[in-house]
Amino acid sequence: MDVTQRLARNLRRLRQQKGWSQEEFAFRADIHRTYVSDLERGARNPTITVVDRLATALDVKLGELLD
Amino acid sequence: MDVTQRLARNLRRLRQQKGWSQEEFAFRADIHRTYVSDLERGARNPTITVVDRLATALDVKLGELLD
DNA sequence: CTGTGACTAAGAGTCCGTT
DNA sequence: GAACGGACTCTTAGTCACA
Repeated sequence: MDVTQRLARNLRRLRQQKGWSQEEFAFRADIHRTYVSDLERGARNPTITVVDRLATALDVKLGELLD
Repeated sequence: MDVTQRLARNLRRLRQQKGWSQEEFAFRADIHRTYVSDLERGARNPTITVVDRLATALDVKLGELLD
């Protein structure tokens, strides 16, 4: 499976575990609302700095999002 | 420490452990030689698909390069 | 063998909407 | 709330010549 697809699944799962909307998650990670939507659909290929912010907002390690 | 700097250190360390030159590593990861040089100096902010190729070439998990 | 500046095409990331 | 589109700016991908 593609790394963007793995990220997509992990993001959606972890966000929903926290009970956050995409909008709230976007705010916490300081990323645009529509970009979170794109990422959860595997439609984007983000840079590692963005994924780092996502991981920090979710309080997980980068590996948990990408491995 | 910044995620691009963590990547830089991990890349150089793991590459040298394998006894590879940047050139040989670049060939194995299907990435340009000078791009590997940039990455090992933390001068780039790569996308996750690029890091995925690096991890595959080094036979490690993505988390080992970024965490 | 590696570092660096420069370059273009492609895509990252944002912001406005509508469904 | 979420998916999706268009349009926009800025950075990355990928390469080269040269130090």
